[in-house]
Amino acid sequence: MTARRKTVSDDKPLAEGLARQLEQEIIDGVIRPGDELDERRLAERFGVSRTPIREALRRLGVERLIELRPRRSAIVRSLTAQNLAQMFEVLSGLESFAVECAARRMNQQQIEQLRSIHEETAAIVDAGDRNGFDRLNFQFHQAIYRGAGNPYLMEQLEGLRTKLAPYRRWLLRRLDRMRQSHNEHAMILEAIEAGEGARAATEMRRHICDPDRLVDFMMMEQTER
Amino acid sequence: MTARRKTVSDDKPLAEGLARQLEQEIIDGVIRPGDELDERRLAERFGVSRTPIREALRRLGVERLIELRPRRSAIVRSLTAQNLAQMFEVLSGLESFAVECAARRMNQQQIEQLRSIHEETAAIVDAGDRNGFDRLNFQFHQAIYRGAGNPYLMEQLEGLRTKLAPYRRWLLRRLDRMRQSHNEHAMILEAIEAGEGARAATEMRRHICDPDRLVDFMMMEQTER
DNA sequence: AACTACGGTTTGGTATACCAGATTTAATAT
DNA sequence: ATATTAAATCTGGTATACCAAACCGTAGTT
Repeated sequence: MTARRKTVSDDKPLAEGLARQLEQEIIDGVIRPGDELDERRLAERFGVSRTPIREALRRLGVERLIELRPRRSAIVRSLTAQNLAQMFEVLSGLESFAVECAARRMNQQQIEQLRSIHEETAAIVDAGDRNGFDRLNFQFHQAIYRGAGNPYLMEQLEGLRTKLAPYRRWLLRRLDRMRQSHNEHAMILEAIEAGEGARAATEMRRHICDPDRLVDFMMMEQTER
Repeated sequence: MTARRKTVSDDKPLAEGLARQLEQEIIDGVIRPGDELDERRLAERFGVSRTPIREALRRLGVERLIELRPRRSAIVRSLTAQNLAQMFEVLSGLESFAVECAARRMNQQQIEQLRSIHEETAAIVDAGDRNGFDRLNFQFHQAIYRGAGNPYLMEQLEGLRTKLAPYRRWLLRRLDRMRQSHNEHAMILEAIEAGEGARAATEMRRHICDPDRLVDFMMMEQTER
């Protein structure tokens, strides 16, 4: 029934694409917090069956974007400024822990690689290349994850970062934080090179963002609308 | 086909139970790392259809117990001592972060509640009541999660703790750590009452377990078999 | 004998049908 | 008129059937 959109042979699980699309709509506010996500309606809307829709909803549930209730429709979670700030706070906790591990465990070669990423970034900042900055920024953090020598920690961090990426990009653009971010990276790198894990952790926590200030900022945004 | 085991009206999603059962078998080594998990075979074995089996496998995938490969059977991940130690290390990172937040944010009433849980534990330890200790131990940590004032952090911690619970119980039993654990709780509580977040965090990290010593211990276990 | 090509088998991905819990609505009794 | 309950309906949970991709084995060619 209902024409298959693409021969069904997309090479990638259908559910993943559906999840991303729904995620985008939730973030964009097309689907609002509290809205019910009826499996049949969604299936009809996307021209697929309920099975991949259920899959997609489970994924969004894991990502805490929606709430799955037994025998009830799933509903979109309210993503308030506070909620978001809490997620960033957890990210800052994990990142600072990672950098603390990294400062203790990175070898000389890894530290040099981190430094080279950092120095490469300098030119990008001067040029005001936002996309380039995003890319190198990610590399800088990822080099630290690797340096922490804990693959599970790395997975958790990458997952959380991916989840928060859209919001972070939005924040960074609004704040035009490129230069400051680069300076903060310098402090972190310096602490790592000195082998001072605790200082690196503190700097990282500050870097990911002061949660209190974040809440203030986002609330302003909310009322501004 | 195949007789329904219990009228199907268990009030709880079938998949959850299946996931727990498979999890236990993986932990117990009945299903070994590298083994393929065929959906049809599992469905037949448990007397259910493939649908809840798939659900269960997804859950185990999220928990990193198995690896889901597109168009291939899922296989059991190798859960080495190092892997486990890495997860415990992440737990220690999150716990110490939580207790640091809690030390800054708990109000007087919350601190008193934490202390009362701690003091109630003392009698249990003297009596050598392991189950009672497990329960109060969980309450102690949960009171700290709540005190951290970050529901998202609490969710993450409870999830990770649930995942690691079987291993932790096993470790605690083997090590007979009840009394030492209680003493460590005392140190943490003291730091919280003094409002010294950093010290509380350090103590917590030590409490969850020294990852290096954990690896040593578990490797001994492995060769002992 | 070794390599390639083809066909069958296995197995995950998707669609559809049915069941049971939950909600809503309407009818009946007080 | 209100409250209580029963029937209809909505919706998620489960079962089954079909499709296509990946794997495996065999046969045919060089």
